[in-house]
Amino acid sequence: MTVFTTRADTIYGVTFMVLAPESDYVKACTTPEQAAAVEAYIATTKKRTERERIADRRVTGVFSGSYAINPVSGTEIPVWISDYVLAGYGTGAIMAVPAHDSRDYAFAKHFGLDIIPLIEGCDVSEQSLDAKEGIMMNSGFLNGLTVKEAIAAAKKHISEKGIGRVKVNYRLRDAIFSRQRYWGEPFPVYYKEGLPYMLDESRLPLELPEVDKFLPTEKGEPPLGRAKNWYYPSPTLPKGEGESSKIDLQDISESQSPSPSGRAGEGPFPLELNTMPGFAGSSAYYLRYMDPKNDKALVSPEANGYWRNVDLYIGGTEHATGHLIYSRFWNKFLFDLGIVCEEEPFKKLINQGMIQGRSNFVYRIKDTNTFVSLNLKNQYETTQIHCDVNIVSNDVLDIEKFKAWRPEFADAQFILEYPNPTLPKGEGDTQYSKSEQSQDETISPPLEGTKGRYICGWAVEKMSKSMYNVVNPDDIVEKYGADTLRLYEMFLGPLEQSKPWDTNGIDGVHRFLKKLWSLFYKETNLLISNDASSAEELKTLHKTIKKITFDIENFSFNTSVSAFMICVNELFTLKCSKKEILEPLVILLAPFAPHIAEELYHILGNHGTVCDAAFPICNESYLVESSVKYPISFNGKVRFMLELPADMPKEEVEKTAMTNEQTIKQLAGATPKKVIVVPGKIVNIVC
RNA sequence: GCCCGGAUGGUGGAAUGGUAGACACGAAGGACUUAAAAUCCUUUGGCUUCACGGCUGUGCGGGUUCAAGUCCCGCUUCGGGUACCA
Repeated sequence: MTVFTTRADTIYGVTFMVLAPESDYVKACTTPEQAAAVEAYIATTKKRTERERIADRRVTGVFSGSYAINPVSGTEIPVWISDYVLAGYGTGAIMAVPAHDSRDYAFAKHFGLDIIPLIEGCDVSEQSLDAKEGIMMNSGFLNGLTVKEAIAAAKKHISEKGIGRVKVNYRLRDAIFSRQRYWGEPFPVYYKEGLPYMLDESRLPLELPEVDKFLPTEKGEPPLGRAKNWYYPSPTLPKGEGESSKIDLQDISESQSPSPSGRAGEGPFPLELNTMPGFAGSSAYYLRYMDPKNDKALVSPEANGYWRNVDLYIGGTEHATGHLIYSRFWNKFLFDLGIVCEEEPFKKLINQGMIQGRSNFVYRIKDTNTFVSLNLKNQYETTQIHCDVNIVSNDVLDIEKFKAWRPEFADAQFILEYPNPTLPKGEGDTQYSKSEQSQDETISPPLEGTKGRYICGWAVEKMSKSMYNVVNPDDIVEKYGADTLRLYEMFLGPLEQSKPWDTNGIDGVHRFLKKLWSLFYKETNLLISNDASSAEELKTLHKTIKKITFDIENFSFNTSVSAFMICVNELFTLKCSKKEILEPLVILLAPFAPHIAEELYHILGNHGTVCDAAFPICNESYLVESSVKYPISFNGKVRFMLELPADMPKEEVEKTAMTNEQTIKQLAGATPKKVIVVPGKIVNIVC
């Protein structure tokens, strides 16, 4: 019997074998005494679908009556039959190592089979140790090796002795590469006697046919089932011939999809009715963009050699698993054919974080149409129901809107918070925080004035229509404008982090834009002047240019927004309304807040769009400091600051610091063991 | 289980091994106002001190270093992805 394992190192821990009920070996292994039990077991497993078998984790199985010999250890082990082993994977038979596989462990515990621990110091009295780490024991020639070493040693041993062979097993991801809809590239596939064949290259491109409606057919076929001429005349005919013979698809095949039959002989043959997903076209568009007017090839070698591949791909995680897989596959395929010059389509990938939703729940008492407020729900048996967040404010439900929301709630009854809610003592005067909340069910903040109101529960979940937690950015745009929304999304935190949508704090970025505006206008009076800038103003501007340039290169947009705020705060304090300063600032801001930047750019007297303006370049000479504030630290703890000339040599800094009276006071007569001076940074005195 | 991320104030977060908490929100106090909104000013990690100041502090335990949120080793825990795939 052949088994497949990724843990050859655990061979000495094998205490039994398990066959899938469908395995061909079942018959051979079943002894006459066990025949009735085995037959009964297989009969019950047959009734269950694979989905049920996967979903139901009850341990079931039956002993076959036979024993096998472990080829490495030479021990005799019983052969069992159980549906936790899948016939479709590996050989449909496994070597069971209960000490180090949780499924085998559950099985062994249930049927009282031996469990031999193989890792030094591990405890398998409660559960198996599945992790691939530790030092081997009870394992013959593998004893004393780490798991990693043991896997390699076991593989070597098995190959050399001819007991087994080493093989890399690939698993194919389910392609789900078709859609039952109209819009999408049609597959160049026809069916002959139920089997799919590719169209001859001369017949390409295959274009979408005309249909009367973009709807499924009455028989439930995809929309292409409505096309009149959707067939392939004959694989042997060149393009153009046979096309005129209008044959209704329905005549060709009674049932095309999902299992198109097609006829034998010379055709005509039905074409595939599904179309390709969005991934298909988008898997090569970046190549097409390089040479969009080329009607001879996907892309010319010259254009491809110039543009090569995409510098940056920003997309969500769903793209990483969907689109990118196809895109990379197509590109590698085209690379192998010599059509493209780069093996990879994208140089860099960034998965932006997801803006999650904050859902609200109402609690319906079972078998009634009565809803109970959050803090009272534990007194009843309730069902948690998602409720539209747009009819909830601060977790307080608008009951009238709720009744109007869906017809079945029109007559709903409500049990509200008691006039004097009996909250646990102390709960009303502490701030609630997310960390204190349990995951799926949360206690509402004990708001003042919840008495007599309906309070909803909440949770952070993926934003989705089905959870009624979708917030519309239009409301934010309406209230604050698109620039504020854009800046705020950046300001929330690092690009790659997910976080719940929470508008607390949006006022901050909005105030920033208003403050920027106030540098240009006092009420309706334009303040802009052409005066020369001070060194301080130039320093503020140029350190901002430096920071923004750096941040853009590093996709650190949240710190960019902070830098803009610092800049505007400083200019505000300096009362700076000089064109020489504000114009570069506005250009710098344009990628972050394009609308206001465009307007301010014009107010400064420019024509054309700010997008065409040259991006400002930092002039380091404005940033040079004449003095440095040295933190003077003792054993790493900063005690005071000392301002010294920036160009003061290291020895001089040390001398000045050591003779300073505060240093003498700190040392209190002790002699320092060591003094570290990092020029321009810090002084540390070890004592 | 495996893979990938995190863990820093009341909150979102900042910090090329060199002053932890930038910038914002919130909160408290004040100015302007008949009032409110808007705006402006001040304070704001914790403990302690009349004050100067001191102590403490970046999930936990070790280590490297003159110096660690940051580097190394070992954990805890949360989130995301994936899986009865042996």
